[in-house]
Formats: sequence, structure tokens, C-alpha cells
Amino acid sequence: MVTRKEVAELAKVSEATVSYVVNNTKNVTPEVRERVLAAVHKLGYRPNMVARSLVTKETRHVAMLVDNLKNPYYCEILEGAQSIASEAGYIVSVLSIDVSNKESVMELASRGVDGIIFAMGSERVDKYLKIGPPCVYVGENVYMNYQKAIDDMVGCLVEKGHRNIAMLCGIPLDQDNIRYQNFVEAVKNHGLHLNPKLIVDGSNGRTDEDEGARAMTELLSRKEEFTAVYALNDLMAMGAMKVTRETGIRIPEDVSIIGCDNLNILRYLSPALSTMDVEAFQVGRSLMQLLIEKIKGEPLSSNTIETRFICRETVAEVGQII
Amino acid sequence: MVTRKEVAELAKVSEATVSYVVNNTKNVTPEVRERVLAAVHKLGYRPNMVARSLVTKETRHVAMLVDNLKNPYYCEILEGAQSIASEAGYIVSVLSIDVSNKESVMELASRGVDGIIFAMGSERVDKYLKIGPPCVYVGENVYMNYQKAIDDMVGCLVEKGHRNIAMLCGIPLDQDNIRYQNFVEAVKNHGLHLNPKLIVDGSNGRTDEDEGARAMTELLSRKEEFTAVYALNDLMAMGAMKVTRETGIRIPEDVSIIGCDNLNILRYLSPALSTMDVEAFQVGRSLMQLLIEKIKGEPLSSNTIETRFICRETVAEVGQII
DNA sequence: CTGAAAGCGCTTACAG
DNA sequence: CTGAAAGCGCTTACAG
Repeated sequence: MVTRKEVAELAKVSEATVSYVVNNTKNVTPEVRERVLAAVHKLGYRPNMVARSLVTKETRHVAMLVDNLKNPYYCEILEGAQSIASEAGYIVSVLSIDVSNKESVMELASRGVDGIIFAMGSERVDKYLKIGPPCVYVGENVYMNYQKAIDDMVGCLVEKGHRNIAMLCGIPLDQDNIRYQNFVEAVKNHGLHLNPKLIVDGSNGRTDEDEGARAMTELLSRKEEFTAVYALNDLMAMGAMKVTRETGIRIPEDVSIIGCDNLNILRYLSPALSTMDVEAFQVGRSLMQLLIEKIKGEPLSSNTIETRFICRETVAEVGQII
Repeated sequence: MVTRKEVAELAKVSEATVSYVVNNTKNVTPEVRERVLAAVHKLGYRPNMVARSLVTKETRHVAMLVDNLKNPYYCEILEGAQSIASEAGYIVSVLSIDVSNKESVMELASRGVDGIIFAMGSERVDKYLKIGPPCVYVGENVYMNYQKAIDDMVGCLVEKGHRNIAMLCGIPLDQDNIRYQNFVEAVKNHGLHLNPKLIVDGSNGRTDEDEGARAMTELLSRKEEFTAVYALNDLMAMGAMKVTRETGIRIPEDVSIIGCDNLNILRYLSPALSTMDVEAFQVGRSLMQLLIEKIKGEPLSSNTIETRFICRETVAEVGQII
């Protein structure tokens, strides 16, 4: 790499002056400016960001923590975040984290990341982490309002004659499982009785297809009556669909299934999965935007994303005989 | 952040000694060592990686460039790369790049990344880029041998009576489109005639569902006879399936469809897409492994990944009436 | 308008 | 075994 020193020598100015014109941070006479620019161009000089970071204390590098990178939902959030980041000169690294690992957060801090996006819906880390870079949390700084979508979903099911709706929870109930709470609320709102045996709690904190399959298997083994299943997210719903089909139960004739996230891929499933749109790309944008504000020390605003129930082919009238 | 200086003061040693024990890089008497460690622990000291990088010239940060982050295939590669990276103390950032953009590679260089993984199957960048960090390329350093899988695929189709097999190419033919070349070879090997009108070239370099839909539409508009379609990757195959279904053509009764990548998600499609397994996770691991070797200046070995045709429900006998 | 100098937090010969 | 000192490539008051 060519350094500032070489540019200074070629342009016959001091190293400081090179910085001044490169960063456009001080008035410089046009002639000097031109000389420096010419030298920069000729040598192909680019400032060493590591050195710059050491003095400015900012790396323009943020991290995004997810619990399952394979979930396309996170890819969309990431793309959203990157769209804002690249405009602002930031770069974002995604890391898969098993648990909310204090150690790995500390390592990120020592790497000098300017901020961290917690994209997984888990508990906060910076509460017991006084130091460390600014953080934003999905569910907190960007709040996703599932209540209306879940209300609509339950309403739609009730209208079609469903009374016994199961839920595959994924995230354990002892953690903040907003979607579960919203579901309980929605069930009440529609005058249904909530049968606790139709609620399958999460086990290992995973929320992927395998967990969906596991939870569905568990649900079936309970021998309770149900005509609809709401899974925490689309991946779990897909796992549940697989188990359901393999058991010989028809979708949607025998059981209706609903997911959440509105993954792009769903449009290619058959039957097409009913779900809730959560505008993941927009969530990513908002998270990054808020993080940048927080980094700059601006008063932290927060953002609410509305979600929306999308009824597709996996939902049908109860008792419909085909 | 607490600095080395504070640790030195608390432990009553020089700053150099702190480095020596933290990095375990020189013999230090046990007593001194203990004193330093105690101070480190008490203060919660972590070395500032930015400062360290400035002198060691390594950031243990690598970048991975992809053309479509939404393709789960890249997520698997990324996970593979990260599994090796985290063991070796590296962190990897993914960046979506529209074209093989020299400018963005230069920016990564000025950020001090230690290396770059080119995961998209596009042309090399470092050929006309003398400076810049070490790079590894999928298709070059990790070579994916599609020939056998594609041979098997064509063989399987021929056996089922197919004679006119179309291909949706995605990557333009003027770039290195290995899978297209392998396909041409395989068609020859099985004594078939290659009808150029059944080859749909890529348009914009995209290789996603939309491009698959576009290419399939284009293929149908040509009014040529065909009974099978091989798409560059699973995403394109899914786009093609959608268009096919919407046109009222049945899969696989009227047309067989084959993709490539063996995305996890395929197991949940119906009919299940035939594809080729490319061991994306393993590809990621190999890429990262090779990159680390290259960074260390070790003689660069290369790696071949074998692929394998997987016949599922989207392939059927030709002319089969149901 | 320009530059000499201090300093960012580290590593690592080198001398004691 | 320990530490004083130079240096990594920058930014930025400060003085001229």
C-alpha cells in the first residue's frame, strides 16, 4: 500500500497537507490542492483506514448478530441494513451467535466495531454490559407490531369455522415471546378458549424447519383436537407442513397452517403458505438508520413496523370435504 | 475502553511487559505474569485490535463477495466459511456486489481486510489488480466439478425418453459459464442434438427467481419443442416452475425441470425439485481454509468438490399420460 | 494558507 | 527477565 508520506514527497508538501486535501478538512490553495490530488491519483493512494480509525475512534464497521443465518428472513434484514450502510460508508458483518454470548460481544468491541445490530429476537445484552458499542434491537428499537396481523389471522380462521388453533412457539415462553402473547390476546379477543395442550413450547431456542417438524410431531402426539396451526415463523411452518403431509394429514383440507415472515420463497411452495408480512428489508433499513443515529449520539428515536396477515392456500374452511 | 497503559500502572510494570504476557510472546517471571493477569482481569482489559492491526498489518477480517445475498446457496457458503474463520480468529463480512467492481475491492483493501473470497462465479478481479489483498475464487481455487452430475442428469432424462432438453443459462454465455459448457458436453455424450433455440442466454447477469421466470417465458415464446428444462440454479428453476404452472403446463407430466445447488428449502417444495448437490457448506470451508493459507503465504493448494445429481419429483418419463 | 509535533494503542527489536 | 524507544499511518490542535 502506498502511504501518505509518499504522496507528500511527490507533491512536495507536508504530510499534514495531504490529509487536509484528502479529507477536505481545511482550506488549501488551488495549486497545492491540484498537486496533491495529482500525486494521489498517480500513486493510487488510499488512506489506511486502520490508521485513521486508531485516531478517529470510528471504524465504520458494524456487526449484525443473528441466531440462524440460514433463515432467509435474516438475509433480507441484512440487505436492508446494507443498503443504508453502504450509503453512509459503513460495512456490516453478520455473525451467527448460538446464545447471546457476552464474550463474542466483547470481542467485537475490541475489534472496534462502531455498533451492533441484534437481529435475533432474544434478550438484551448491553443491559449487563456497561461498556461496549451502541446497540439496536429488533423488537425494541424497531418494534414489530404483530398484534393486528395475528388478530386478523385468528379472525380469518374463526370465520372459516376453526375453534381449536394450535401454536408452535419456537422461542421458549419464558423469554419474551411477543408473538405468543399476541396470539393469546387474539384468541381471547375472538372469544375462543385457549387450550394449553395446543401450545407447543420451544425446546432448544432454535426456530428452523427441524424445530417446526419436532414441534408438530409433539403436537400430534398429544392427541388433542385442532384444525389449524400457527407456527412462529415460515421455516417452522414448513417443517410442520412436512411432518403433517408425511402423517397423511391433508393441508388445508384437514388442517390449516400459518407461518410468519412472508419469505420470498413461499410464492413457490405448493400449497402456498399463509403468513404475515413483516417487511424485513425495511426492518433492516430502520435498524441501520437508528444505529447510525445512536453512534452519532443523536437522541434515539424508535420505529414501529406494521405487519399484515396474508391468507394463501394453506388456510381453508373447517370440515370442508373435497 | 481500558488501555494497556492502565494495566501497566496497576500491575506496576512497563507497557511492554503487558504486551508480553497478554500475547504470551516472551518469558516473564511467574510473579510478574500473575500481577499483570490480575490487573487485566480486574480492569477487563482487551487489546485494541485496531492499534494492533496497524503494526502487525493484519486485521483478521476477510470479505466475501456475492452477487445475490438472497440466494440461500451463498448463506451456506458463508456459514461454511465462518465455521473455519471463527476457529482461526477471523471474522468475515459479506458484501453484495452488482458487478465485479474494482472500486469496492480497493475500498476493502484500504479497510485492511486480509483477504477476499469471491463466491460468485464471475470473472477474476485481481488479474488487473496487482495490489490488493489475497483472493480466492470459487470455480478456481475451489473447483466444483459439475460434469459428472450434469452427465448423470442428462443420462437420466434420456433414459426417460427425453430428447429435447432446454437450458436456462443465467450467467451470460460470453462469461465462463461452466455449467453450460458441461451441459453441451453431456448432451453430446448422450448422442443428442443440441438445439440452440432451446438455450436461453442470461440477460442482466442475475440468477434469481425472476430471471428464471423471464428465461422460461422467453423459452416458451420460441415455440420450440422440449420436454425438459435444466436451469442454472435452484432459484431460477423455481421461477421457471412458477411460469410453467401459470401457463397451464404440468410438472412433471408435460415438462421435467431440474435445478442446481440442492437448497435446503427444496425438500419443502411440491413437487420436489430435482437438482444437484454441490456441498455449499464444504465449499465455504474450503474457500476459507485456502484463503488463510494464501494469507500466510503458504503454497496455494486447490480443491475440487464433486457434485451429484439428485432426481426428485420434477422429473418424469416423457409422454407419460396421467 | 502551511507544517512541525503530539498522540491514537499497540508490537518488537534492542539494550541493560 | 524487564523496559525505553522507535515506529505503524493517520488526525488535528497549534504556531507561524
